[in-house]
Amino acid sequence: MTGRWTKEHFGGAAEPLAERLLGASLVRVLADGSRLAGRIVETEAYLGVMDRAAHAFGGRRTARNETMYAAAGTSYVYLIYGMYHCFNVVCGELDEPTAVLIRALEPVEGLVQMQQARPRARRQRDLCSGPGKLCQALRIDRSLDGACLASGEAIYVEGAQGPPAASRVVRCARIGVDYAGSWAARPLRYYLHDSDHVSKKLRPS
DNA sequence: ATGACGATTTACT
DNA sequence: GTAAATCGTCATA
Repeated sequence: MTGRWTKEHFGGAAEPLAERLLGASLVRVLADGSRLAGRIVETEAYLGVMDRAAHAFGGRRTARNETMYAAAGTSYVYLIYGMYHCFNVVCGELDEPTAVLIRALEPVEGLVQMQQARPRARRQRDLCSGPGKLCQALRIDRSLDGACLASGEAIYVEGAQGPPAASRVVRCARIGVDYAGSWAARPLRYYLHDSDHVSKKLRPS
């Protein structure tokens, strides 16, 4: 399936969306018309006001996280650690601040430009294997916060629309949310087991 | 007005 | 494994 995702595809809860996004392509079209794209291989669900790891925990609504309260299919981009950006897909109902963080891509189109945007990357697998990395590679920054993925031209999702086979999906705890108490352990991270482009593999125990 | 803090990445021991 | 880089945002005053 190669069609572009529309508004309906982004609706619903964060967890099924996080799983459904695996295998689909994130497409970024630059001002000069060039197309950068990657297959989504890793995501995380953020469940809103109840989720201690989420920016909207407890109903917090600020200038930074305002777009989390927007309609499903809106892009939520924020700056983290003063130097990287993270890209999320807003889902759920209007005023319900749930979202899916895109954590890793397998580069598919525009690899040369991705490499130029990430000169430190030594290999292909270093290009988009993390939320900050993929934003650098696809030139995603706060100017794309609030963009509509369903109808905008700058960034959108296309391709696979059903979830991958369950046997190919690993579900585990999210990364970098140790401050979130019991929510840190909840299995809200998803990745494709056979991908070489995820940010971190689950360590075998 | 000020201080503490990240949904991270990189380089280095 | 540990540490540094770097700054907009937000809670406190």
